[in-house]
Amino acid sequence: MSITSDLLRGHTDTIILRRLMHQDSYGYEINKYIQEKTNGEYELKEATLYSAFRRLEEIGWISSYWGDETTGARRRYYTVTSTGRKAYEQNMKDWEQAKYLIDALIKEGGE
Amino acid sequence: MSITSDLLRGHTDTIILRRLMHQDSYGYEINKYIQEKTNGEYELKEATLYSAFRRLEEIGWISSYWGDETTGARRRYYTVTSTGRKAYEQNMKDWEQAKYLIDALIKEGGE
DNA sequence: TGAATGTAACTAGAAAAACTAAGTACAACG
DNA sequence: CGTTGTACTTAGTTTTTCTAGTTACATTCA
Repeated sequence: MSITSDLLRGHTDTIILRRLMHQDSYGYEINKYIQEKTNGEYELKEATLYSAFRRLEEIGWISSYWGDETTGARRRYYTVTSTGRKAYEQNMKDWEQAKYLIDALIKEGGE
Repeated sequence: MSITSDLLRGHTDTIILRRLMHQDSYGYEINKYIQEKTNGEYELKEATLYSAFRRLEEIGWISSYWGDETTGARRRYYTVTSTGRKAYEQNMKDWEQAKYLIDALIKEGGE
């Protein structure tokens, strides 16, 4: 992993929500997805991912069900709830604002 | 504070370094600067700021000295070291990459 | 005069998120 | 039948930020 996780911290929930808005999914798949999408530059540690699932389910942004795999390892699928969808939209707005603020605070120029 | 600190987390050090690259400064001033620059949208809590100073001084990115105020509250000034300068440049690169990665992971479009 | 406000730094202890470092279980493949 | 891949889980730790204070001096103004 080349990019420090501190920079991605705070985005874990949004990343998960986004993926679940595309389709119901499960931990292992989401993890692989992130690695592929970022060409291995970033990966969520399993423990991080699964504890995020637990947190998000507790606050009602996602819900889960066991898949009906007849073969292979069992999978716990997650769905995003309507509350979760709203949270995603809000997080996106916050992110746009954060990008702007961070740029203002860390870039050259400006007294 | 309107923006969640989780999104700014990880940028505290860079914000401080940037400010010190402009001029030697001290905690209170940096705090006020951030509030003004962001129109009150964001503020570093004092404890956060001072513990960041301690951390950065420990790893040698900044160093400090007492100001020679003859009146008013004493000030501890901080300077950025050459190591700190390099760290700032690296952090900026990481941030540019992080922006790109985060956008790729949380935005619509893309399977 | 003395109460409030502003400047300035500091601390102890708690919380949250992510981490390390495991373990369990099943399937496939050579 | 040993290794690799899929898939989930947990215990305990680290790091950063937070809450909630304290101390100290200066100025303002009622």
